[in-house]
Amino acid sequence: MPNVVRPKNVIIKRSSNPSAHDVARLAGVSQAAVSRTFTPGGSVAKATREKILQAAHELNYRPNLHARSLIKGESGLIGVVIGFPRSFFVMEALQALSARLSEARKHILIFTAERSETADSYVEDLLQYRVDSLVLMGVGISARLAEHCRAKQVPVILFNLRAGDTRGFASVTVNNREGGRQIAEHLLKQGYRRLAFMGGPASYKTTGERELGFEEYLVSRGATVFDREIDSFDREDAAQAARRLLSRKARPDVIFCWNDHMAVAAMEVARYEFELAIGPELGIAGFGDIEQASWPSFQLTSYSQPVDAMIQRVVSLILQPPRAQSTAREFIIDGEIKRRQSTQRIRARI
Amino acid sequence: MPNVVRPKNVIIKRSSNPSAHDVARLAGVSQAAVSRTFTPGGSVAKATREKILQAAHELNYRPNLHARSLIKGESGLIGVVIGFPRSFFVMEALQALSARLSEARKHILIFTAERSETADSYVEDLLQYRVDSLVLMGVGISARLAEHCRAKQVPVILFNLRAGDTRGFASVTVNNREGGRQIAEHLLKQGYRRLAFMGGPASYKTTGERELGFEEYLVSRGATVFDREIDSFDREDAAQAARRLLSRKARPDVIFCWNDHMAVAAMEVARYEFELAIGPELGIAGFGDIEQASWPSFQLTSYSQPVDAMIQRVVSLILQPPRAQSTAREFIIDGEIKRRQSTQRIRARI
DNA sequence: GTGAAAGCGCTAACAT
DNA sequence: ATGTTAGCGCTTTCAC
Repeated sequence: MPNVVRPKNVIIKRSSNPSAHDVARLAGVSQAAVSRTFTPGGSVAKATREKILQAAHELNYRPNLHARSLIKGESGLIGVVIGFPRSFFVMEALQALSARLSEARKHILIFTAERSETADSYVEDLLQYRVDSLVLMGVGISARLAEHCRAKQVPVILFNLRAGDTRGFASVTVNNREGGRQIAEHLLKQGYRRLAFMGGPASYKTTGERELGFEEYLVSRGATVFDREIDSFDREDAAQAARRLLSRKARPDVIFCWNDHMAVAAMEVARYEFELAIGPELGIAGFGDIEQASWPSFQLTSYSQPVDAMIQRVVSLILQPPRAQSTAREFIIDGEIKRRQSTQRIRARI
Repeated sequence: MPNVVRPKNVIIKRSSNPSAHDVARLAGVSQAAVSRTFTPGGSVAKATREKILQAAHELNYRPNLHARSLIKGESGLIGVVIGFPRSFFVMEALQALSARLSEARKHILIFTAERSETADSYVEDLLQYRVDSLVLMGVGISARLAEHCRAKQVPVILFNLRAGDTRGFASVTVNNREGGRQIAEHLLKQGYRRLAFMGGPASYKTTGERELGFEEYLVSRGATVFDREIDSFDREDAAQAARRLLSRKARPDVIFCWNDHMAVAAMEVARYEFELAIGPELGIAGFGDIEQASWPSFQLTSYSQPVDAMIQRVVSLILQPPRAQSTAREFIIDGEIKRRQSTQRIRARI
């Protein structure tokens, strides 16, 4: 016996979650009319629309997006996995992404993956929610899962990190190589001669790029990388590495760090433990230009990561029609070198 | 004519999103069996379960959670609105929340609300996704929306901020009052006598609590708040306020700042613009004990916000059965004072 | 412009 | 233990 009146809807529910049916009954129209009213571009007469909106307001009605997703085949959800949740840059990126996406009525389903190099288990969950796109910030995924994403036609966007099997995925990164190059150029110009590099984990491709640009430039000027330390992001590891570098008989006169967090740690070791004047006695350069880099306490030379420009790219990738996503694309965004006192070799600061 | 064979399913789709039907056909069982296989506690014979899992794996099948939400009336989604996305504390909280919730197979739908004092428009969207709970970090919502949440039985949890109409909502905050009190006590013990307060926006209740505890203690010892400045969170505003405080003929000998970000800004102004020795010549205390507080450059005395304990409370509120949520509850978590050199009045540092 | 009806992918009650 | 069936709340033809 189809088309029975559903008994639980005989009484209009005032609290909890009213459905389009409830609104329809209150407004004296069909449920389809309600749907049209809440669908952009749905054709409803002005008068009925008014009635419906009135009823909807009275009941506190809001369309259930899960139901909509079921039909439309798209959820409006963007999956985001964050690899380094404690990094300032990532927070800024998330903030920018959230702002831009909510304008487009897309929403972020988020995971933070503390220190794990692959986001697999999170991505599995995200796929269950049928995310329209997947943004991986500073993490990679396994080859198996990458395959799934391709099969399910979920566009994947890699943000500031390429690792593992990335065929067919779009990526947005800062120009790591050029950044490394410009830092090297600046340091040589400042008169530094014993240039050390302190790097992040070797497994990340961006590490290589940053160091590569740095080294390439040095070599092109007949110089070399004077010393090199560690593969880690950790603040404490960076401090330890700085201690080692500065304890050796042959000490570098400047250290280029993989990121600003490490640079700040190194700077503090140099300043408070070795009592070196930062700039004249030991130069320090970082990468990323986080907020603290410009603080008076640090005045850290760095290469900026233009968050807004990068996120804008990400968003345009998300919003463009899926068809156009099929070709792999890499977007490399130029930052800008920020020359500050931490690499001012001539005059002491203060 | 009900029960027609859906033509589009005649051919089993290999890519895209297979449904339980597709799996059922491949495994030669009913669609319900597939559902049971993926439902914890569903009764399926071992043999059939095997067949089904095999087929599911072959098709890359994963249940569609939107469909499940429709029926179950709960989405597994937790809405989170973040008021101060750039704050270190909030990042840590988000990280902890994400970790704990994903263990419980709950997922975070997130918004960051830059500087807006109310999260209304974001919450509207979140309600459309039928979030099971709503966590507001450092933002409030309008009375109207608060009413909606109550009507829709969406539990709201206020994290570290109570503002507006919060009746019936749970809240988890650090013990702001006690923190203010302990800071005051410590400063008096250190011998400071002209104690100034630099505050956050007046509209937030936590501001009041922090200052209240501070003032109460001073009064109880026959002292008073020597000076007071601004209502803002902004780093630049804090720096300006510090400049004003330190430029007056009667200058405070210690400044208690509403949070560590402001404290660091004030400290840098004092140190680099007024060339004051931090501690002996001017004490600085903050609130929150962010990572930078313990850095050698700052050594900032602060009252810690125990992120993990706070988030644990939030999570237990989220996971406990909705029925128990009806009574309003406030959870006030004690932090711990961290005494550092920035309020060491006797010996100069370095 | 509007309503009736089908169905998105799933769960749950019921039958067997 | 398994299949049948009726929806969850919505969008979308298709008539009128």
